[in-house]
Amino acid sequence: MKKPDKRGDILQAALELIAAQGFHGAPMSEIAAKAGVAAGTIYRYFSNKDDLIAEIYQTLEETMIEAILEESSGGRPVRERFLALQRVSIKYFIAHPLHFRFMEQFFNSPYGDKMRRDNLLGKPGKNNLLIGIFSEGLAQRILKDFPLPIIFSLATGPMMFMMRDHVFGFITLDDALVERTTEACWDAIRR
Amino acid sequence: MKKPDKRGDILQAALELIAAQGFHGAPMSEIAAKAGVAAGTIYRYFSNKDDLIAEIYQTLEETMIEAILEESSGGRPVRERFLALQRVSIKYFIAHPLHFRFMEQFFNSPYGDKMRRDNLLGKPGKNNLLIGIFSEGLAQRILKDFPLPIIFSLATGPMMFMMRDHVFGFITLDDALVERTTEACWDAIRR
DNA sequence: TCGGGATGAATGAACGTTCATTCAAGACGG
DNA sequence: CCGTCTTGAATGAACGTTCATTCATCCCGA
Repeated sequence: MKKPDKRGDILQAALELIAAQGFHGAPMSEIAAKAGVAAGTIYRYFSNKDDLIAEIYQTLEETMIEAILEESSGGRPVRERFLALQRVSIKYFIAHPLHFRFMEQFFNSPYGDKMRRDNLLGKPGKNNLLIGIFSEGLAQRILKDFPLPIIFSLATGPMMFMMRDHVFGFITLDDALVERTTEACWDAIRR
Repeated sequence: MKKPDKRGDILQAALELIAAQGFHGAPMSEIAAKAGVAAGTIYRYFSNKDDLIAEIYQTLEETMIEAILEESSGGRPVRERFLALQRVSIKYFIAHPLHFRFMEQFFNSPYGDKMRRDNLLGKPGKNNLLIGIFSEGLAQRILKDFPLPIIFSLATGPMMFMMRDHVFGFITLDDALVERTTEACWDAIRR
């Protein structure tokens, strides 16, 4: 009758608790309770809490990349590709606020710090797309002559802040607003 | 010979530990050790850890506002006032990376969440300056017609991201770069 | 000698993690 | 087809650790 996907239940419960309360508002005991499982059962599927968290992250990253990649049209101009990617990213997060909150928590934690350092060495994921677009824009002198991380900050920083305001209900990002803010970010980086 | 300012020592030790390791890498016992004080002594000056943290926040906020307010030239054009304020904010954080790291931790925690909600009701601090400038820019139709929180995100988001990259050593923000990134933010919000 | 500041061992709560035990469901021999 | 054995997922009480916080005691200047 039911599908006893305990592993999935645990992942989902942990995601929801962490997104809502942060890593420290999500003790294993509560995750277990929310998943309808005993505390010890979690360790049948994950070797420890860090492992559980890392697995959530990887799952989300894959899902996001998949959702965003579809929108990645190849040969179009840099501007259009940037706008499309930015737009679809924002819309993904609006549609999946839990994912956004989790990612936010994740990147503002020791986990995220380590990941940042790793990414320096260049084995990134979704960022590859943006980096590719930016590199091309830089080469074509369409973008301001900034180091990549700065272009990245100019484009991504506002998005994260706006998403947070949206998730917390301080603003409401409708389609029109998404479009206009995306273009505002383009104004910041375009030459 | 020395000044036995235990209270100040405790605040400073806590600031340094929290900035470097986060709230959870800063147990009271270590704060006490670093301040050259016994664990129990902290409770003579602060009623609990939350109180200690809140006090650090308030101290930093006051210090920052004071440092930034000096730069607040009154009657100049909106653009110049924005650039000056942004510039001086970035430079303040570059000069005080501990303050930046603490603020970052603070705002990405339950403490910061509560503060955000409070700020909605409008008893803010340094933000007042920015809000004043933005309101004026909006009224004069110099800025794009966005809700205030979005203008805020467009201006502040990149700064925070860049500061983090700078503090972590991924980029180096020299004067020239600060100037140019500040203008890039202006491009994002100006009409 | 007196009194408040300082001490740090003690306390108890909150966690992550472990492990002895349970038990439903398949395997198997007769 | 039945009864018994085996398996391993699931359980949750218990453990060890980490902390914030307390308080009996000590220290020291006046």
